[in-house]
Amino acid sequence: MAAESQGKATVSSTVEDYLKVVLKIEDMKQRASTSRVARHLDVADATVTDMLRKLKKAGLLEYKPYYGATLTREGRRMAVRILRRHRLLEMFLHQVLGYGWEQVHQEAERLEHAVSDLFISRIDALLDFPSQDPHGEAIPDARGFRQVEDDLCLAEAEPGSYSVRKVTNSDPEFLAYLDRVGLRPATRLSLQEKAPFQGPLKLLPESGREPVYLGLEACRSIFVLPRKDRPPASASAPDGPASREAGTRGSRK
Amino acid sequence: MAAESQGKATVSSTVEDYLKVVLKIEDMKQRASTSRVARHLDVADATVTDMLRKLKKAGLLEYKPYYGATLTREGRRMAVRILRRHRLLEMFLHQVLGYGWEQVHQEAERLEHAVSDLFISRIDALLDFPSQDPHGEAIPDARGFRQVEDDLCLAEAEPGSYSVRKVTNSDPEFLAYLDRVGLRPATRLSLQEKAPFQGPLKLLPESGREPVYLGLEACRSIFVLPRKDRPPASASAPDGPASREAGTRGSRK
DNA sequence: CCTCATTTTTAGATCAATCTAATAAATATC
DNA sequence: GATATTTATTAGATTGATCTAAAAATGAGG
Repeated sequence: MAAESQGKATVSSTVEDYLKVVLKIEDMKQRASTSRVARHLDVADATVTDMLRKLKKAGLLEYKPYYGATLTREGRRMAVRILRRHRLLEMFLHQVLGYGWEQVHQEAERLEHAVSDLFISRIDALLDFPSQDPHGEAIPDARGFRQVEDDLCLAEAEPGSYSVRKVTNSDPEFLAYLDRVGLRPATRLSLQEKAPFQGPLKLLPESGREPVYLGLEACRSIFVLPRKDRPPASASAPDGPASREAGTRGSRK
Repeated sequence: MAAESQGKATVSSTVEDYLKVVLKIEDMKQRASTSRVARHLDVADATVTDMLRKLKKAGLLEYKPYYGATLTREGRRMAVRILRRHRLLEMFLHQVLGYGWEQVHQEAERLEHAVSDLFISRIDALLDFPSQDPHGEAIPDARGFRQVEDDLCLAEAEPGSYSVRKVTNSDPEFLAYLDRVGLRPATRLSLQEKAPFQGPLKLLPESGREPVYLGLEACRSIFVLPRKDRPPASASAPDGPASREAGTRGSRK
């Protein structure tokens, strides 16, 4: 009796990982082909073929041989649930246990499969129902509703004033680098120029006076919001105390 | 390079469970026979035979066919490490996330295999390096040293004044019951009489004015410390406000 | 010290998740 | 549109953890 509505089928953490990856690929508006899924999970293609057939049988996704997979309503529900857990856990690790934003992903990756619903609802409350994780990604709510993302990829942006909305890359080295040059969610910056031929972008983060040259590929994982264009400021930045430090301290050994 | 001394061999969570059980059995001064291990883990005897041979090969325990297993130094080290994780996690769930003491075990059972060393050291610090878990069990320190337990099983105690030291039973129903009748770690009580022929014990917890009759079997999982024998008090107990409530609230759904 | 009940091990399978190598389908190129 | 390249599937194995059923060792009672 009691709550927990329908669909309480419990799946292995491996299955959860497959669903998560298919969701991620669909979110990127790509086709969840066998090989793409395999690359994301770092397993052999053959393994994915088998698994997709199994998941189709379980009703978690559609699967057309030689084409790929599409989540069903139920599969999507499960995938979003994991996404929510992952991001809430990241926020918890960052805010409560003082993890750096480059450290949270790996730990959450394991915990998302292990914690109970009670755990999730407790940390949700403890964090006062956050809507974003430490990378700026939206946290789906308890019913599985997802905030619409209205941001813009830095790689496609024109020169102007922006603030960092989210960083969709979990490589610790990369995140540590961004941190070092003062690029974090909510950081304000001006994009000063884009070198031609896939060249780097010249950025000026508000927190540093040095411009940062960032390769186009790296810019693909940075998403920004435009700001009303206050003139790009002639290298003035009255240096606020390196702002947004909170929660990032005490991390690296 | 860097720390982490020797023995960084990583084992499956299944192996961790086997080691934990063997440690538990050895702690109870019993022989870790195949069938005893199987009962604790709720698997078939044959499965345990296989696994013990495998663990022997891995150098984690000694195994004599038809006799049973004994942890090696390395196996014990690993088992104590899990024990520490388990108990720290329980304390964390209780203190930080407001879990009831009857709820912590099940969650910790999964988390102990999933969290990183960093997670453990962070919660250890956050909790200010606790020495006991919510059931009153000692938490081994980071080096694997275990506090000597100088308590006494209530089932073997003579009438007199005691305080509850620990409860070595993780059945939520049972713990919820103890909670209801006011028996928790640190609860002071007087053991008033022991009925003969394996009969129940008559207890008076300080927090309630009603005596509690507890079966002998149940008493085997309660351990107490003697107190200087203030006369058993003629049903007086000036009722402190149901004391030791903290941390137990907001638990049951 | 022989027999029987209990405990343990062996034998043979299963299941989930993975792999490699071989084959087949889809797509791209000329 | 015929061929070459890429992508996907099939086939066959492996590994870890588990099971059941049958066989063997231990130890208790006479």
